[in-house]
Amino acid sequence: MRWSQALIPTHKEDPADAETVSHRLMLRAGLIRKLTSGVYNYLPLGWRAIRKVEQIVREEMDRAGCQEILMPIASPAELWMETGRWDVYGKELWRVQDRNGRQFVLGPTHEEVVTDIVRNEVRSYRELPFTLYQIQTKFRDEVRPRFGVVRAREFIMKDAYSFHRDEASLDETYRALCDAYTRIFDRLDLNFRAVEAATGAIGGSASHEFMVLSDTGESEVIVCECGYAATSERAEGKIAPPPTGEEERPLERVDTPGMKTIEEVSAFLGVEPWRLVKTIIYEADGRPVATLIRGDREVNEAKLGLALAADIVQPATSETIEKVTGAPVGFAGPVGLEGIEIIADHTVEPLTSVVVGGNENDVHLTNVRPGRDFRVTAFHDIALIAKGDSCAKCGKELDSFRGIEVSQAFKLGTKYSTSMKATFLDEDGEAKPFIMGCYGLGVSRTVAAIIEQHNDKDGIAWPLAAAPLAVEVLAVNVKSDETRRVAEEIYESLRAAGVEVLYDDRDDRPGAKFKDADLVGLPLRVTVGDRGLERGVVEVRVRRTGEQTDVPTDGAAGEIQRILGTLT
RNA sequence: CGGGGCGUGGCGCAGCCCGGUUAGCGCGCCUGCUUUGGGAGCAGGAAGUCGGAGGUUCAAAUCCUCUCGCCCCGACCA
Repeated sequence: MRWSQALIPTHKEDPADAETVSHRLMLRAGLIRKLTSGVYNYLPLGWRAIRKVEQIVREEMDRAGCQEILMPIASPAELWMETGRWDVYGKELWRVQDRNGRQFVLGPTHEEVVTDIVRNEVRSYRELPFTLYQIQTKFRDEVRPRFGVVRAREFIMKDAYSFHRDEASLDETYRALCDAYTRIFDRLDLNFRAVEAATGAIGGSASHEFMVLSDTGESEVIVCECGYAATSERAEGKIAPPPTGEEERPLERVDTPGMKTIEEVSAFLGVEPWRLVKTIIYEADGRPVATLIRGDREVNEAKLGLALAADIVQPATSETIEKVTGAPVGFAGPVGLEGIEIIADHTVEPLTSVVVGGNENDVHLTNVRPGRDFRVTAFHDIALIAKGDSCAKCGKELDSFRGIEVSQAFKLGTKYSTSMKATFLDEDGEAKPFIMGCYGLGVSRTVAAIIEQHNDKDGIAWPLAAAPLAVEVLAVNVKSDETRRVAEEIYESLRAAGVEVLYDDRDDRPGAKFKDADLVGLPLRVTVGDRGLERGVVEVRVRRTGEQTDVPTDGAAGEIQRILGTLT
């Protein structure tokens, strides 16, 4: 690839609307361009990186015995109605109509479609187990696209689906695919961690996510030195109880003008946040529910959903809150709250004197005694576990880190096969629903994650496995005949040897070309210029270490390949 | 969806409050000369319906209304 003829539009300055390192660098190095919010063009270098990752994914999936297929992007709404996800998936489901007004879905994932294939084609337990996968563009109409391709509305995903006659078989494939993921991310030189995860809208019993460690990651992972690791939504732990046993005092009504948040109220009244009890109104599958939790803690909506056996749990709208509590948002409280379930977290149980909202504008209640002043419908564990709590497994203090979720594996069980009546005949002659697993891996997101972990102040520093090309040959001054002759020769020799080379043959200032080379960040840079040629050498520089060696011009291509072989 | 902010040559921005000549600046781009090992210098040049629509006014980038787009913070997920 000759730079002078390639579309590699680099930028000297940072784009204004990019926040994270990977997003900035992908734009600056000319990998991607935004078409519209959350939708990107992949330019030559970006697309090459995507294909590198895809290839590794493909190799490892194939090695694990999976079969690649390709399903349509658009699928008919009826399929999604069968499983109920037409409603449950919500606004994220990207819906389109054909000319006749028939509704379609642009696939965010393909459980429905793959299950439809299998129910039509597979009859017998003798054909099980097997795993199908595809690498394809997916659509999710995200509420808030951000961080470039990390959270895009259109993105590239590898999705795999396994079909089994029993749990044991599912377990085996599940483990094999988690191993495949480990190999993939190892090969991509990522610092990652497999963690236990909650099962979201996709459903199912067990789940793991693979997290690439990054401070800009959107996910929080709770970890313990005993080896326990889980997403914060999933994490189990023990929350230290506060001191209790205050003297019993009569309930008191206090004016708290405009004090809506825990911080405001606790600062205003001069009490610790844990002495407050937050009342948060949720809507669980449409019905309002009040939740109580200690003021210094957050509600875990996944746990709340489990406790209520609800598919969709979301914070209530302000209209609902006002209707339920009779007060504007910010002043909800459990005292005198009628006609609604009140679910309290266990953290509330030992408290003896707390501050709560007064269900009246600008009013809170103090010296409130749970049991005396209000009742709850039930206590549940609905608190989000955080760094500093103790591990449910070993009791040690939990730590946390942030990560980018690059893949997730689910044991789906029969959730989809049952609702879609996808069955096979088992040995005993009985029709049984397929037991399924599904395994997603965000390809475009993984490229961003790689950049997030492999960069420095000058730009991207690609690991060889994901690099768009392996080597950049940089001609310092193309007006010098000797420089051009040697650079061309090395370029052609490397290409002939099957090495992917970017040849910077642009008639530009050396400084600009060096800056671009660092920005684009190919693993090896071969500098061809008068300074080296006078001594009969070209300079080979490793992007990630800065290590530089002089290589004799004669036979340079061979030596460059040798050095390439030492890189990861 | 709630909160905050921004739309002005390809990119980054100023101008807007307090309407008033040819709408500026840096980078980039084109031409020429000089220059050539870490984003060059000089000279010349091209490029903007000031996001869109409506309104106020003698006059609108600037004021008003509506609208579209984009970004950031929170709830969702590969």
